[in-house]
Amino acid sequence: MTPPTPRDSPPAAPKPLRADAERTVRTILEAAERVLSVHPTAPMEQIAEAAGVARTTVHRRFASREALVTALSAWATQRFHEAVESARPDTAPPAVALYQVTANVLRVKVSWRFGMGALPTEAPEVARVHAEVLATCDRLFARARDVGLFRPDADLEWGRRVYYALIYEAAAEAPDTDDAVDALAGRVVETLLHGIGTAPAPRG
Amino acid sequence: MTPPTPRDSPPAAPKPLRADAERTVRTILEAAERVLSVHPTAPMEQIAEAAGVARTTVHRRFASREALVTALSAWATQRFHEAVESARPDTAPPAVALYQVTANVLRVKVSWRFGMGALPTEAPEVARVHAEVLATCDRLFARARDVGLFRPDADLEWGRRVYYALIYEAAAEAPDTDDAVDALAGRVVETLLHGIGTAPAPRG
DNA sequence: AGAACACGCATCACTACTGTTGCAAGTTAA
DNA sequence: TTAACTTGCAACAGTAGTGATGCGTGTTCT
Repeated sequence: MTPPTPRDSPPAAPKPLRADAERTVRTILEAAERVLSVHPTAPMEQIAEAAGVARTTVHRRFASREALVTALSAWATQRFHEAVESARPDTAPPAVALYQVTANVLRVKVSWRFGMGALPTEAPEVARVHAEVLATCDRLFARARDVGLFRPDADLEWGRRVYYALIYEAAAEAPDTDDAVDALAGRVVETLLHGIGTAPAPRG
Repeated sequence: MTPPTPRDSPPAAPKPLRADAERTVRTILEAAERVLSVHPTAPMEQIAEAAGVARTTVHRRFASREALVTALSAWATQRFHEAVESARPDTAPPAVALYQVTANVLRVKVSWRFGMGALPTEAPEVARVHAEVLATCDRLFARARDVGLFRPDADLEWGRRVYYALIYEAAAEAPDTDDAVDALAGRVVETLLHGIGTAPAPRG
């Protein structure tokens, strides 16, 4: 009954786009990031304009506004995942991994402010990756505690939340050079570990 | 020329509202806070429904959506200001003031999540109060550094940003009892001062 | 070269939200 | 009690954003 489609993947193969169409999709996503990071509710028209395409083209590539936002989130989330994994968070020494993850993630957060928006998208794929990264973070924190980097009685969930908050705050500075990112990452890790106060009274 | 209005304040006296109208205004503001803290772009209809009034009544009391949001921000900002000032941030010992301010502000942030939204409203009055509180925070931090609570070389601006971020994060827990608020405030201050790491190697 | 695809443009239909008005019925305050 | 005020209701106008369609022209791929 079904036409003899050669090697069709399981349910629905979304068709390969032509080269120029693929380029347009990327252009739109980048424009969307730029526009939405400033005006999260900006109309599609504005995104199309920023991308240098007609509004109808945006609708051709993304069925709805929601679809566009979801695609953008998915794209940014992918970068996020790569940023974390490339720091070898499960194998590198905790102090090194902590710093490396921070710097990598900062770069992504700055470039994909909207796509990375703390909004936990309901798209299952995006949620999955975020949960995965979160678990990785927890493992890294547990190792950090085990090697004596964190206090033995540290509340790791609170620690993770603080860490996320510090990264978010640091990303607000939008560092534009690698040196600036590195300095900022150092500051984040330093603050996470020791705060901004003087050392507590030596424990007898 | 002007009618003989007894004791009129300078430019425009906005007329005292009748008792029931005043009550309605408060009811609407509270409902708006509840609704908008969950759905920041919820339509006026939804706010009216939550307040138990007709949509037209909301429009009667607040000329536009923007006016409502501004009024809500102003209201919350007032509470914010009181929360900070009542902790005597300029006179109490820094350690005490820091803790007291944190606890007070946490209570306000939890109750007025939307009104306190980090959105720096363009309303001059709101902006003024926020700037004032920020200056107070900076003074408190300077005192904290001078008494040796903060490191002498601490970057106070970064410190303030970290402090704000920690409060924001803590408020996300929405503590519902005074004990919970106090515990959370303690945790925020402790983290601000010492992070979650072990003490750095004793300086020789 | 030619078929398939992609884009811009003009146009339309549809929906959701905003803001207004007039009036009848209820509430407040003197 | 009575005059002024407030509310709900119903109806309306206006706007902005979304999403779809058809066609002529340009682009890609084979």
